[in-house]
Amino acid sequence: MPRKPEYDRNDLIDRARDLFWRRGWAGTSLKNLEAALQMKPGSFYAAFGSKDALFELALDRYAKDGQLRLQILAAELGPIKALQRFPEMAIENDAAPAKACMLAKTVLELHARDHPLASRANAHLLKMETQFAELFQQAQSAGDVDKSLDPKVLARRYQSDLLGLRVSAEREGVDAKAIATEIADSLSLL
Amino acid sequence: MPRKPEYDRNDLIDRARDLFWRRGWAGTSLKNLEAALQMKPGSFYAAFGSKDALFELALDRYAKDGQLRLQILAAELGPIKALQRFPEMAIENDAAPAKACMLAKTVLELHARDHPLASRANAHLLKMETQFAELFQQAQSAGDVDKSLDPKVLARRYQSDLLGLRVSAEREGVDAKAIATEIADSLSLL
DNA sequence: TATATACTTGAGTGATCACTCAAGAAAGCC
DNA sequence: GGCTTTCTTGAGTGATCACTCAAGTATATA
Repeated sequence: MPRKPEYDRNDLIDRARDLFWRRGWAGTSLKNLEAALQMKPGSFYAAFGSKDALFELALDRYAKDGQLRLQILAAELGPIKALQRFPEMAIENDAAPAKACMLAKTVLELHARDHPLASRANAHLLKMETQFAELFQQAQSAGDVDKSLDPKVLARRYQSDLLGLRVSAEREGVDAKAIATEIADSLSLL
Repeated sequence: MPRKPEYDRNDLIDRARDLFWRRGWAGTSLKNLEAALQMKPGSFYAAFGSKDALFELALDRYAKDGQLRLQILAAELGPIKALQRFPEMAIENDAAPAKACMLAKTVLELHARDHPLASRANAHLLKMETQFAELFQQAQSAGDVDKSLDPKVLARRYQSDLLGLRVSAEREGVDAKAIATEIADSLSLL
């Protein structure tokens, strides 16, 4: 009996993610979203409920995509080479709406307001860190990383380096690719 | 003939800096500023002209303070020990309004809007990087760093690591001090 | 074809945004 | 004490914020 929506919900979330990623939470107004999603306010609120609800969907998708990308990379190259390639991949995509990590941007913007989206972003970052630790552990098993090192410690530092790289990549006049190479090379010495 | 202002302009800029540093540009409303500075709108605009003008003053002060702190540290400890101590110092101050760097937060928030304050923050970051490079060079002269290494390359990586550390320190559940120690220790191997 | 069930539209909600300005209060100089 | 000059006050500006809702439209079932 019902009428079908004219939009592709998946596509809308992608476009919202790009907008939020680039402009941040406060920097993205409903006017911006209406323009990017080609939706009038009524349809928007019928479909997503609120700006925050859509931001949450976008954030979750961003995190899921990142995890998937790393998984695929690990399947293709093995753990250590995946970890080495990942930083460069994160900053070389010119089509991406921003170089910096959307999770980090969200934490930095919303942590001071005690906004639930900040802790959600942080949870996603923690999950990423766990994934890094697993890859470091696998790299140890493969003999590519010294077995006396703690994979969790390595992952914590790797995550921090990655976040720093992606902040640097957002700046003007910084050769971020060189930093990415240095991070990758330093993993060969473990 | 004139009447003197009731406020200490220096103190007001400090308080504004703390507020902007913690809550960001969009996250700090004029209501927030009026409350923190104990000023009515009229006095505020007579004294500072606009929210952006005050943000600029706050940003410049933040950058100047950081440079001064590093200078003092270098005078006290020498170049290499100053570079080793600086990361820990940046995150251990519990009285600071935030762990993350205000310059980085400003770039991340305002770069997508092409806001002049973003490039100003970036310029401050570049100046910091230059200061790091000078210290690395001095450390080379003192024999604490391998002379075959390029101080500018070292400074670029150090800056990136520092930014990553301070993003990590803003997160919940991350042992940032451990990362700071790792960064300091890695400088001993140069 | 008639009806039920969504979806779409867009003017309009109160709240908050950065900011203005006229009026009043206080201090230094004559 | 009178005058000038600046500072302080706070109600008020239009613009924009996230969001609502009643009316209109399209579609699948009966």
